[in-house]
Amino acid sequence: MPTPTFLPARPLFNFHSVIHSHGWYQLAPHQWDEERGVLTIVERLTSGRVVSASIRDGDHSGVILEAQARLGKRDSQELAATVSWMFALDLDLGEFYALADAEPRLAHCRPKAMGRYLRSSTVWEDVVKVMMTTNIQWGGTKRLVASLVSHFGEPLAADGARRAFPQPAAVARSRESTLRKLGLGYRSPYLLQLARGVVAGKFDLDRLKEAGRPTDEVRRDLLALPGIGPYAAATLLGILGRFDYIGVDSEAVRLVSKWFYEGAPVGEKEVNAVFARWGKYKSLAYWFWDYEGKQQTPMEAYEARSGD
DNA sequence: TTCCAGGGGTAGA
DNA sequence: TCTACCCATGGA
Repeated sequence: MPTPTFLPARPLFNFHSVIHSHGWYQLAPHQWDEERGVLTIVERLTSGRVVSASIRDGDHSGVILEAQARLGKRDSQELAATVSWMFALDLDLGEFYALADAEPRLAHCRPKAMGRYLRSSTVWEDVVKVMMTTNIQWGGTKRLVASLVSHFGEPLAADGARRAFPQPAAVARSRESTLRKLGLGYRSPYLLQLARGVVAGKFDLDRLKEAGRPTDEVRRDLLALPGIGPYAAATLLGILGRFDYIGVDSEAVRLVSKWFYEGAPVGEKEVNAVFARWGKYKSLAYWFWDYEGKQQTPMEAYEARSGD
């Protein structure tokens, strides 16, 4: 069997915090085993090989990656680089923690090393998944993503029932009517345009990962994608490690109204005003804020309620 | 049945 | 730049 590989993270790091940073660990093709603390992924490598791998905590200093099949050197290196990206192992949040230490509602961030969002292996996958969170409940997002994976994903050789996330080309070859049958509704033409644009080279999603570019430039590129508006662009910026914009959705409005405006109706402007002082860490402050004063983020509160 | 969801695109002002 | 309106589907 393949040897487990340790992938070091820039301190501070907490495996559990990355997994539970947002809902991605619940979306296909990932499988999360809470008891064992193991995330199982299915990846389609550039060699064309579809592989499964498990990822677990590396003693709060990184992750332990184990492919479930023997891989060549090139495939192994690609898989390691992919997992490093997914867990944002290189992200430095020291400046954010220094600010958070002085704010009681964010003081839990440093001890739990919160701030890294679990990423997908490709920006394409993250863009599609964020698109599937728009104007739909979370249960619907899980259903749509699972449908896309089972319908368009390439199967694992060892287990045909498990598939990788679809390649852009596989979706691009599809039709709008097919996507509608999968339940995507009015998102169908957006996804089709996105996939075809990626295949045609009109949208260069990998360029969004480049760290040197100004955030507003990356944001403009995101907003130019079909089906990606202010909420989705802000969410994707956070996933990319840029925290200047808050993805204002119905949940953000609900939280800010309840905890900062005594239940009065609020909009995007008010949500941004509340967290304006956090500057380039605005969306981290919003997302990891301990609204109820129970040392608990909204995500943790949600998971406690839903039993996840 | 009605409302709305981890909104986006478009037209018109 | 801001607002009104439409968009599919399923859950509450």
